[in-house]
Amino acid sequence: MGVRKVKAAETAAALKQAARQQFAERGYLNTKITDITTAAGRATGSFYEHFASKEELLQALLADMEGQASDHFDSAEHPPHDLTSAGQLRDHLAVAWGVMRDNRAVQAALFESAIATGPASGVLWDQLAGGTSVLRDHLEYLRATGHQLPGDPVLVAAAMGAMLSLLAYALPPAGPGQQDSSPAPVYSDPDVIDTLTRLLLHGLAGSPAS
Amino acid sequence: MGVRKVKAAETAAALKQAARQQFAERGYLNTKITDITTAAGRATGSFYEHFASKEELLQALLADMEGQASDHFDSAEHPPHDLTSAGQLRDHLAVAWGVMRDNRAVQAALFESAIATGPASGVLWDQLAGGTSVLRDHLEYLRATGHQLPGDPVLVAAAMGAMLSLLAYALPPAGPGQQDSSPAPVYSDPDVIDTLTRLLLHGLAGSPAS
DNA sequence: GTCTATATACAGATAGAC
DNA sequence: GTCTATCTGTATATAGAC
Repeated sequence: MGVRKVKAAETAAALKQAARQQFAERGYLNTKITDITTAAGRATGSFYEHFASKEELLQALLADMEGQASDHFDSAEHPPHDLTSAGQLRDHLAVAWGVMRDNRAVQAALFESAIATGPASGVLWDQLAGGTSVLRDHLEYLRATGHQLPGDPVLVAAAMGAMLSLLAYALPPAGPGQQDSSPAPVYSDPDVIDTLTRLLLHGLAGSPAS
Repeated sequence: MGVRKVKAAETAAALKQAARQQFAERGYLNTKITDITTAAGRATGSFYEHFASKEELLQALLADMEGQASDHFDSAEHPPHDLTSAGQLRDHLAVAWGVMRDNRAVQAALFESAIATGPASGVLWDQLAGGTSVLRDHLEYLRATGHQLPGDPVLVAAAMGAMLSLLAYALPPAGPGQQDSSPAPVYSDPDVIDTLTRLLLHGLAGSPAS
């Protein structure tokens, strides 16, 4: 790889990094191309040498994220889970939550991008259904083994995904250190995961054993 | 009230109605002022005689909605509920779901408006917490009477609200009649309410009695 | 490839006649 | 109050020098 290409790759990486930071700070929709280039210390025109648009940049960030995520997933679980086991449900939620929080900016950007198309476009539903396809499979497995589900697996999976993704978007990150004076409470990630596990496993009525 | 004011009120109402329709069709963020005025059969400039901006129009729609909603709520339940009763939880969800679906356009617009401010603004969290304050009170009542909750009432309430509002936004309306060839499945409102009731009452593990 | 400067596009908002 | 026509601000995208 020549020197030119190396420098180009460096700029592309700088733009992507700056984009992640800006998306997290100002939100995807509010971020202008110039916000990204300025944060990356580059000129406005340079942006288009690497990405055709803000949306294409987002796709690149998504590809990066999925590249990393496959490292975690390929080695990990594939066999059918029993989501009615507290430990396994918690593990599942913890992985999903961790991915969302580790890639807050990209997740938030994808979410905002989907919302901006409006409710009638169906994009958000596709995103919700697509992001919970694994979960849906596990639920269908449960049903096939005779377990009574609360409802249609697709709907239940989507409901769980909706809860997760909107919470992950709305909750401020649990940064250890500077808790600002914002009205939003800060919950630690394990707290959130434990609460959601209990809620989704046994509901508001609580565990029959408790 | 004079004739001038009547005509003005008619135009304002026409603009609001057109806005509701456009918001539902194209989404709030994608709707331009001219989309609204055109749909209402008025000129662009007339808009500003009645509303200072699209956002102020949205506030007016919100006020209208809350005016109607108070009719339902003031006469209805105020005493503390026992959300661990299947019937009462279902009633509560049915009311919330009904309000969301009856005011789809306004709800969607508020949601989009909040999202557009970005995740760091805290607006979405405020909306989530504010919209579930009644729910939170019921949960705190449960806890005070010795019941074990899945976690902090504020967090549990927000999680439930997140599930409801994002699902209500993403799910296509269950219009009886023209089911288009869209990939999104259509669930009837009672189906959704029943499923969410079961999920939130006893979780994935299911009722101890079943 | 990167820069500065500029062009294009469009939504929001206003001016002034009726 | 409502209309047509226009102005302004701003974000995207391109042109052309280096």
